[in-house]
Amino acid sequence: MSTDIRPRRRADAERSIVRIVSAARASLSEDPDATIDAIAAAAGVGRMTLYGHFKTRAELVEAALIDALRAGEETLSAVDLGGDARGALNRLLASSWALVAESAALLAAAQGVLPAGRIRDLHAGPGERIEELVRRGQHEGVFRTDLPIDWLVNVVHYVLHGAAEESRDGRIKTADVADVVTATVRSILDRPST
Amino acid sequence: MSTDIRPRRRADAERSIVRIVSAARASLSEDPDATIDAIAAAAGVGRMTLYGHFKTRAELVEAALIDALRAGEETLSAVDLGGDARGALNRLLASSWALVAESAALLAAAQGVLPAGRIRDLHAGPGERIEELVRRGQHEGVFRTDLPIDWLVNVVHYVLHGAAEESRDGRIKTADVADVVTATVRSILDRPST
DNA sequence: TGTAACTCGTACTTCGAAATACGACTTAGT
DNA sequence: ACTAAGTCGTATTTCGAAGTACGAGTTACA
Repeated sequence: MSTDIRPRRRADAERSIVRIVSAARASLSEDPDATIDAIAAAAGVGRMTLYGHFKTRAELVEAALIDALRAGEETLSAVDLGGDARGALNRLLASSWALVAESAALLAAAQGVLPAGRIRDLHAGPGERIEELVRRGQHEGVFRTDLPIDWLVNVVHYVLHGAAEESRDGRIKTADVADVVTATVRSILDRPST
Repeated sequence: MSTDIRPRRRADAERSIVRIVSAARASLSEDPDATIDAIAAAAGVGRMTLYGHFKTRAELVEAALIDALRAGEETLSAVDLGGDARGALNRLLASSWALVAESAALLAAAQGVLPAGRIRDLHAGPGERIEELVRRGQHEGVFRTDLPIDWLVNVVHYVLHGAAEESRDGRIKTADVADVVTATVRSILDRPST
């Protein structure tokens, strides 16, 4: 599943690919319209080398996005989700918002060149993590059940993205973001008392 | 403030401008990348006529956005904001989400060609309307005061946009959107019981 | 150490859409 | 009815960035 059945790649090629992908991730996270030339330069690699591995810009963007998601997955899998659902959620959000903020521009780039469905598919991982947590909270009786679970999961994403934007534009101090996000999301998910 | 001090325009020119702007609004709301040719065609006007009134694409997009916001403002100003803040909010949201959904693509187009600050300025109107309402709710003691008001206002926007997207992609039935949005926003704004 | 894989420069083509130029025709408004 | 303002077609230019072609040099690795 994760191993390519391709003809075989030389070690230096692997190295180039890694450098390119990570340069692409960095560049596109800065500027979603970063040019291929710029990315190649940032990777310290000739443009033609890049084209040797990624025939098209879309392919490159996709690889960068996948890499970012993989890294995010890695970070999030280190978060302790034990204990009650609310606490777990808080810890998860604290780690999540920074990831979202980091890759917001990259995501924008992807939205420009990849079909919406593809992007959604790639986000399946992070989505499931939250969905599972929401379900758990519902079973514990602390989270609401009066709205579709898909909406609950997605609205958390929207809030995270919003917070990332506010933070980027300096309307929320970085130190406050986590608190604001958790307070907001908690209000959304908590079982309404009324 | 709203009347141009320009040299003077002929009646047919005014008419052309109106047709162009409204065609631009419609076209860009369908496809944020709509070409100038397409817009001119949709307006039933020659491309050169369009260029006669809008020197650049950005100018045209801005005019379309302003027009959409003006129309929205008009719709929203018809909403009765009397009574308690919660009820007023519900009515406001019910009208708002459809407007947001309608012009989501247009907004995307604007984000591509206009500076972020400019877009934010143009949105001042709708923002104030909600802000005022939130303040009122705070005075009535029903809305929370533990988060910055700017965030509360903006997060409502993010939720509206999210709902519009969910609706567009068919993940929420149109009939349900208003309920989902109001329930969600209400949870966000209500004074937390804990 | 031989060779296939890889690197990478330079120069070129492609492409779509924005913007300009020019000029003939038509219409509004006094 | 006169004239400036407005319409609009066609043709051309501009532009940036994506992608292609070719080929010489370099490196991994069996």
